[in-house]
Formats: sequence, structure tokens, C-alpha cells
Amino acid sequence: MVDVKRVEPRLPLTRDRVLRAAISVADDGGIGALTMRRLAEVLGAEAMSLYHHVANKEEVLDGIVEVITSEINELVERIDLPAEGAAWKKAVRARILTAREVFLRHPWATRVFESRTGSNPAVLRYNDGLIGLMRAGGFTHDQIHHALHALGSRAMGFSQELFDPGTGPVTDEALAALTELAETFPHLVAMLLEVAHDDPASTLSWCDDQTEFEFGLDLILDGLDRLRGRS
Amino acid sequence: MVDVKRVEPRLPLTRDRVLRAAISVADDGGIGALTMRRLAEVLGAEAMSLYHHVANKEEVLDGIVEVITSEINELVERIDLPAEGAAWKKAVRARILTAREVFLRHPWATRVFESRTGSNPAVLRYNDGLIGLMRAGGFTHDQIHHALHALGSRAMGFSQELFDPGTGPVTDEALAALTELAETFPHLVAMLLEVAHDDPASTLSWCDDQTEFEFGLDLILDGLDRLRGRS
DNA sequence: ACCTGAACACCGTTCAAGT
DNA sequence: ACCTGAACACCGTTCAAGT
Repeated sequence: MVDVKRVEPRLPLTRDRVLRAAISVADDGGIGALTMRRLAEVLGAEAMSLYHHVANKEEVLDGIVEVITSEINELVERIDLPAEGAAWKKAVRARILTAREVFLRHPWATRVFESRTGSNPAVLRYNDGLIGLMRAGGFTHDQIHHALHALGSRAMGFSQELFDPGTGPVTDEALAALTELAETFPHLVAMLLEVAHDDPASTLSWCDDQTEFEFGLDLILDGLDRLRGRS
Repeated sequence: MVDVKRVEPRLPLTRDRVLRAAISVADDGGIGALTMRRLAEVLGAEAMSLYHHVANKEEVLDGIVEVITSEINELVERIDLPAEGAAWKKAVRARILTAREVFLRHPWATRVFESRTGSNPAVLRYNDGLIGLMRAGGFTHDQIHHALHALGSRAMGFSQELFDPGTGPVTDEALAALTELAETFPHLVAMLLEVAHDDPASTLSWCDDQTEFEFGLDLILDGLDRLRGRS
């Protein structure tokens, strides 16, 4: 239980090392495990030493957003796809799905990103890239502005689900429990039962996150494409 | 500073009174102000007394979602619009924009909703209603399932923005600071400058939340409408 | 300059004791 | 049954003191 793992016995602390350790702590134990004390422990230092490199915990969280977005930027800027005219959609889609891969490796990070809309150089850079692609596609600045709002967090590769039947397996117990709710929520139960039945792989899980993400993304991108060149 | 306001001097505590007090505390001071101790204070009791009516703070947050969603349900179920065929869109749109009004009164609540996807009877009921409308419109269960994922939190009337130039006024200082960033983020700065210039009311704010929400919502609803009746 | 021990002002929650 | 005071095990953060 007392798993005191120090990254390095005695490397000097730096802002960058603090931030990377913070990401690693959250990767291991979720965002709840990220406390200043635990962070210091992983770095082989005392909690109070961290304050010489970051102003406070808020700055640690801001820094996490910065580091992760920089990682995304490195990946997406390596993508070499044409974006002129109709090609914009493929280029934007590739960027967004690449960004998504980073979040799949840091599932806890989406919540951190949502909690701080404050502008961050790396996030600005990511958006600047997207805007450039859409300009090449022929959109007006006004259209792009609307588009970014419409995409919301999808522009960075993740979406916040409020309605989630769960990604766990569709057990017989779950199906039975569902059937009991049929009178109270007839439409919902009918839908879920049919979704579970239709999908031959439904024994795996209720919803395929990636499929649903791409469906929503394409719905929006296709809708935007229809506005292109108009007005 | 010591503003000890008790809702009622000596009413017996109930789960419902605790939850409504919790909403009122958050309305006044944001979600950060909602502590068990502060909540008890408002109710004229000790923090420990709350635990006779709720298991823990998690249950308080779950209860908040329940109470707010019930308020939404009462409002949307009073809407009497036809949903058959092409009329589905207007009906769904009206429900979602009505739900949105409730969140505009409790801006802190969106974060609470996002943090707990666990099924809640009131949330299930809200979704059941939406599904019913879309069935009337002629969608398959499978299409509706995709649609709910695509809408995400928009189905309940709010959207999580990652890119937000701010809703504050467009000051000369902000414009000057923006111009300095032009070299680093050329596309972003060009877009923001044009958005600020184009809008005659831009002296008010960068983005109109309601306009952007409706743009994104209509983009998705229109996209869904095109799928209706197919496959 | 960088790091630290002790302490402060908070949390949520437990527990034994009150009415 | 419902409520409470004192206490526990945590937080983030400050401060004076060490090297």
C-alpha cells in the first residue's frame, strides 16, 4: 500500500518535471489522486517545494492542459493533407481524430480541459491551425467562429456525454432491470432494447464511443460543409 | 461578512429541504461555496445533522441533478406541440431551449450535471420524452441513439465551450493585446478581429451564447432531419 | 537559490453522546 | 428518531527557518 515511487532519486525540480509528474500521477490514479502532497512524493520532494516552481495547484492544472495540448499540436502539425476547397473536411477530421487519440490515453484530462476555458498558448495554437484549414476550405471568419462554437470540445477530440447507458457489457441482469422500467420510460427502454438486439456485438457493450464520436463529428462537419461558399 | 442566513429558524430537516438549500447556496456563491458546513449553516443546523438525510455529499450532488431536472421536466411536459413527421424538429427544439432557460438560472449546475452520468430517474424521464418526440418524427431507435450521443449535453440545453474569447466587453485594450498576437496566431487573430468588427453590437461582447447555442443546435437538428425516414 | 518542518485554515466524515 | 460536539484524516497553502 505504501507505494512510494520516486521518478528519480535526486533530480532538481523544474516546472516541466512537476507538470509531467502530475500527468503521470493522474494517469495512474485518476484526477482525484492528484494532490500536491502526492505529486511531491512522486518527485521525491516535499509538497512545499513544489511552490518554488508553480504558483499553486491551479497553475499545475493549467500546465497540464498546456503540456497535453502541446503533445496534440506536435502530432496534428505533422499531418500533411491538402485543405483547399472540399478537401478541408478530411483535413479537419484527421486533426480532430488525432487529437482524440491523445485524450484516449489520458481519459481524466477531458474534465481538466473543461474546467479551464482560460486562453492557453497551446490551445490557441491548436485553434489557429483549425481556423487555417477552414479558411483554405473557403469559409468566412464568421462561419468559422460559429463552427468552433458548434464543435465545442469536439474540436479538440472529445465529447461530454450526459446520456450514457454505459460502455460495460450488456448483461442479462441489466436487460432484466431495463424491462422492469418499461412502464415508466417506455420510449427509452424500447430504444435500448432494440439497440442491444440490433447490434450483433451488443454482448460487448451498449455504445461504441468511437463510432458515436465520429457520427456526431461527421454530422456537424457535413452540416458546415453545406454552408461553405454561401453568404 | 458573517452573513449567517437561515432559511427558517427551526423547520425539521428533510432530504428535500437539504437539496433545495444546496441549490440556493450554489446560486448565491457558486459550486465552490457548497460545503456541508455552509449548507448546514443555511439550514440552521450542524453539518453532521445533514447525514441523517443524505448519505454523503455525492448524494447531495445527485439530488441537485434530480431536483433541477424535475423542474425542467415540469416545464417541458407542459409544452403542447405536434411532433408528427417534419414537426418533430420544432417540438424537440422547443423542449431543449426550455431546458436551457433553467440552466441559465443555475449556471454552476452544468458542471455538476457533467460530473455524474449515472442514471437518474428525472434524467431518464427527460430523455424518454425526447425519444418519444423523435419516434413521432419517424426516426428509428438506432438513429435516435446516435442522435442523443451527437447532441450530448445540448440535449439538455447547454454546451461546453473550450474555445471562448469571452463574453465580456470588447475593450480597446483587448483589441490591442490581440493585435500583438497576430504573428503567432495569424488565423485566430484575423478571425477575432473580423468578428469584433462585423458585429455592430460587438462593443457589447465577443460571442452571444444564445446565438451560438442555437446555431450549433440547429446544425445538428437539420443534419438529423436529413437522415429521417432513410434506412 | 532552492528546499523543508511545522503550522493554519479549511474540507468530508465518523463516533459516541445527548434529547 | 433526530440532532450534536469533538475528533480524525485529509486537503491547499503560508511562513520562518534551514542549506
